[in-house]
Amino acid sequence: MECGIGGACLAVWEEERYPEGIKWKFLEHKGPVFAPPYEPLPENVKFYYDGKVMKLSTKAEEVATFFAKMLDHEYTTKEIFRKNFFKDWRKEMTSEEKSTITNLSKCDFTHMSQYFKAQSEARKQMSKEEKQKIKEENERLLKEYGYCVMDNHKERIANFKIEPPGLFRGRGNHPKMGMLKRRIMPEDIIINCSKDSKIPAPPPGHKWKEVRHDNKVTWLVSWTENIQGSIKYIMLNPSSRIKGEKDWQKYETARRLKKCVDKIRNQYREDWKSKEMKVRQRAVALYFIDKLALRAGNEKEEGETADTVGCCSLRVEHIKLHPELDGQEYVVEFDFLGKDSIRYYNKVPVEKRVFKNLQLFMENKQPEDDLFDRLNTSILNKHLQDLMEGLTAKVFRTYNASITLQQQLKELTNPDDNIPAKILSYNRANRAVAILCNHQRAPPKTFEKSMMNLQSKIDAKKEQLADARRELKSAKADAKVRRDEKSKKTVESKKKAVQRIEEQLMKLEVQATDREENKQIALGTSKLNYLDPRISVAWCKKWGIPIEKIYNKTQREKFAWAIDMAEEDYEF
DNA sequence: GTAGTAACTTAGTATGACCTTC
DNA sequence: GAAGGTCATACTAAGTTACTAC
Repeated sequence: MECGIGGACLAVWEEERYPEGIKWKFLEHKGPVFAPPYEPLPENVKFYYDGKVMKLSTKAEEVATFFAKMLDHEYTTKEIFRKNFFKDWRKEMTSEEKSTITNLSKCDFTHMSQYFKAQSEARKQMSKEEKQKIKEENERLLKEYGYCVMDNHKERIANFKIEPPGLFRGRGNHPKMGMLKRRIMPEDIIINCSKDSKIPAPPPGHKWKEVRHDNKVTWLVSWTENIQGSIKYIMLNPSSRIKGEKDWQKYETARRLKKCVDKIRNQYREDWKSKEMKVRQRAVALYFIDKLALRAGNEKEEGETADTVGCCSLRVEHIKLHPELDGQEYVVEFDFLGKDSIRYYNKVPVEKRVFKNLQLFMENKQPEDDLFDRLNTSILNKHLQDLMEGLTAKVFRTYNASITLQQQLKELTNPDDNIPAKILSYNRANRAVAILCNHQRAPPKTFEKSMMNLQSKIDAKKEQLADARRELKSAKADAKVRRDEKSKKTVESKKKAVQRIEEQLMKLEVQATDREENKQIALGTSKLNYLDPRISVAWCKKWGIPIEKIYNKTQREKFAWAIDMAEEDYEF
């Protein structure tokens, strides 16, 4: 690229073109795709109440099918889920239904559930042609509604389909689980596009809630969801210019933090000694955010969401102080539920001053009291803004994730390794980041089995290797006796065979290690959201690793800017 | 400071396409 | 061609941040 930092050129050009928060000049799209209308159950699929067949009204039946489809799920056994579901279901019933159906436990959805299972089974058993037909229909939909024109580019839309109605499945212990997520109608929809574009037509007989032309935002379509009352949006794909640029900007901000992080660290260390309680709390919280990559931790309305916390919203009950633990001094034991109700558990030795401060913050408090009672994310972010323009709590997560990847790659990559071994090193570096950011996953259901399969493959390969080695040995012995060209050649080919099998075996063993270490760790989130892709691109270039080994097709599309931009000497 | 709203990023999981193996 | 495993993708919930009005 002629200007070294290609993206910077683009941004300058961008800034010139779009002053003060203008996101686009032209935006045209086809509007959203609505969920298919409800298809009533066939007559022979029955619902039973209190042991007796009962024909439900269409509206009540639709909501009943949502429950029936989830019958095998643990959710439907939870009291809150059942209570919320039943309450919302009753709202959809006719008055007769309402007076008959008074107890969820007397409802028998099993026949309906069996019907849906049979349906999904039938879907799996469909012929190639039928599947092809569905595929083509999806492609047609994508072609028609999946793209928009933003300025001079045709861009892929991320989620052009409106979320279908169903039962709300919150994560963790969510007080609203089981509530009815209502069907979204054109009358709920706000369309955003440019004035001079072809405005999408609502479905026949319907109207949009509103059509607006706001080029200070990036969304195409929005509606208000009925569970939390929050707004949902249709936006562009990560491969789009508008998302890519924002992503690039994010990493540039993190790189600016790199330049002043030492100063900031010195500053908060000083602040641990401050006379002001607020300043001390801010400094300790920032230390956690920096050292442990914790999230900011906004306050949440009680009873509206699952009880989860981040740094600023930590409560006394979430930490334990150990003046000494397992031979280490001043250990803080964290145990709390973070985003998505993922548990954060960690024992961390901290500096004495931090420890003493924590003791102070916890004095005379109840377990359910805020640890940082003088602090919230707004105060913290205002302070960060003063330290560096554009600095917020989450920049630390990005910074620490990316710098960790870079440093781990340096440390772990062995120049003499072959490609699979180098990729293992990459994954290990990625894993270090995922552990830092606490990106967990449920172990895959098939994990044990797939490990066993892999192991038996390894065993088979080992036997094969032993055989090949025996053959090589006898070929060598043979060649020694015969001393002719043909037997020499045989030795050579046997040697090659041994080498080939050795390589295959190693590849399998590496795969097994990688998989085992990854059992409960999710690499995708950090790869997609926290790791400056230019680090990975540079690493691939440096070691001759094909980029496809690190990024799949979608990821390559998302990171096209970085693949284009980064050379092998790129430094985060 | 507080509370509420809007916009946008980050997150784990369910689903289904695809590939391999028998 | 069925079965089984793996991987990518779709989905949508759950965060963060900025901003506004009191």
